[in-house]
Amino acid sequence: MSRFIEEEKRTHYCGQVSARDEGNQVVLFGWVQRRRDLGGLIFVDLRDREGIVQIVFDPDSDEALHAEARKIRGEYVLAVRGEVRRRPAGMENPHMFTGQIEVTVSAFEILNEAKTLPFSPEDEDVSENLRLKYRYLDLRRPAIQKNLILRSRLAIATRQYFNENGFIEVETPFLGKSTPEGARDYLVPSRITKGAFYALPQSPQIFKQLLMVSGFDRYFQIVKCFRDEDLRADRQPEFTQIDVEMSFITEDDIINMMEGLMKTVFKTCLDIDLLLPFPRLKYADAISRYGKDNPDIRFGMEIVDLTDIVKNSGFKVFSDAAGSGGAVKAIRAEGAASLSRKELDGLKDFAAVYGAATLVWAKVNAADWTSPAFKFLTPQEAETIGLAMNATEGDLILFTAGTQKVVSDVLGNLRLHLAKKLNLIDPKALAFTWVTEFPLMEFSETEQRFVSTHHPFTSPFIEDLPFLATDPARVRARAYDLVLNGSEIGGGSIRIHRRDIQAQVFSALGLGDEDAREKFGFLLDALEFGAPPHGGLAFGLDRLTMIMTGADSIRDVIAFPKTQKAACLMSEAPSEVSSEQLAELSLKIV
RNA sequence: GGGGUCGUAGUUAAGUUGGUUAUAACGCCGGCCUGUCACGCCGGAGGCCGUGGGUUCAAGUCCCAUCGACCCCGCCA
Repeated sequence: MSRFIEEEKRTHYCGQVSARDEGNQVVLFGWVQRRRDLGGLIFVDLRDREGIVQIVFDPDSDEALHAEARKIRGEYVLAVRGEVRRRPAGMENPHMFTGQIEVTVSAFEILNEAKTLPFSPEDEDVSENLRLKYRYLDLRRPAIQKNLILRSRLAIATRQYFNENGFIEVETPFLGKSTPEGARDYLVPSRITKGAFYALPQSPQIFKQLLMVSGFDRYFQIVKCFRDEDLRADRQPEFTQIDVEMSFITEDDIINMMEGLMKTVFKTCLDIDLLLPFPRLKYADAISRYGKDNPDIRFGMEIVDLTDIVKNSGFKVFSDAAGSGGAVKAIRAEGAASLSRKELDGLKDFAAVYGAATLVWAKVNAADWTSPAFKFLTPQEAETIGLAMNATEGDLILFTAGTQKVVSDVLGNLRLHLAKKLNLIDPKALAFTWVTEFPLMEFSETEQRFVSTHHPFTSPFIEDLPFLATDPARVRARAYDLVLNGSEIGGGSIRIHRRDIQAQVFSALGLGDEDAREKFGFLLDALEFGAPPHGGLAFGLDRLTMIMTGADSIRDVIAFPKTQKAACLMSEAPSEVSSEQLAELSLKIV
């Protein structure tokens, strides 16, 4: 047993020793970041989660101690007692927080040795493969520790805020019932009921509504959710939501409460003062101006609709699209006429990914355009377009034509792509916007039926109810997303609290009475036992943390994330299980 | 399911039109060194070139397949 651990208590974290401690004895625990053995003096940079301090072993003061210190190697775990000393004049290190001082060691113990690590916590360019395999070493890196520490503070500030506002944190089950709508479920086989499965929750949606029926009035939970879909840089199969629900409220009540949360956590975690209220944008405007329901409004370059101008044009690509219910739209990149032919081809390839059959470019000159399309347009058409685009010499205009959806997708993504390429985005900006009045449902080509835009419990606008049976696409939902810098960080809605309206919505979704009964019977029952008007919202904690830390990948804000194939390279999950385990669950691998 | 980028000492990379013993830096090991902080100097060890197959007199290099990581499309109520 270590004498140090038994007899000594840590007095400081390494990163927190300062000139104020000069002359004092300190006890430190930490890892060896680096050693510099000068033959006589030995310097060691000792690291813990709060930072690094230089410790010194001097052969003149204690020869035996110094001899022992020669055994020290990288990433050894040390316990150290010593005196804080101001460094000799000229020996200060201005690049270190603790660079004014050092600790001269009077006693120490090697608590554990370490083999040479696959990579050092100091390394910045390590393949992600390796980082994920040795995640516990990756997590020694200050940059990742900083992210997880901020995440912790964010969660704590959130709990504090909701507590102060009368919310009650309730845990809901992970072993639930599979539902037909939405993402693919992660399934858990039941041992007791052969052939039956639990589903891990995609969100605690129904449970939180039931808590409103129970009268909890204000609920929140910081909770894991599970969706068995393909991964992206900002998507993991298990992720964390800040889940909220309130009774007897309107959209504005929820929006105000959530804006308050944002203001609080940005102040607490980053000391940033947000301006309230956040702007609001109707879904239809978000699509028409930015091509996306999660618009990045940190920069302009809004989409301009040219359909009316070109519907009778001699340029077939434009007039055909305009004449067949599609659209012709464009964006203008200021001063981007200098892009090379190769770069323009690159933009075409980029646009093709989103279904663009055509991407027409035009470089604006003083009197005309340099453009493959210029000869197909009359001078008046070009001039009218130029006016509509507010074009000036040196600008680049990018047109696309096609269905409404493709045109929005293409220009919406091109707009983001160009903004990054042309450095139009202020990295410090925090552009919040609410997006409201989503369509309640959209027609799914793959399923050949209407599916919920958010989820089937979202309340329609009461005045749109008549269209539910006749023209479902026209029904607006009382839903709202919170978008920050082009990332959907939260979404919610006022819920349906009336049994009859819920039945109408299920019906419009093609969910028959019997199906609805079987899948959501308990919710339908609950709506008949005095369900209050209620609504709520859920934030993506991971995405919010990403933005607050500036992380490029969601994996950098999750302690033990999965790879794109949803595997854990460290623990090697998922893995095969024994035939005994399978037999117990009545499962067979086919 | 589809498109793209990548895989060479412990790590990060270089490796020409296919051609002798596969380079470098950092790290590691040993020696020297009493004010370093990316310490310095000297010496040394370290390779399944992701894996399998093919073409060839000859493959890190060319071809095919496969595995893995990342980015994107589809998917993600």
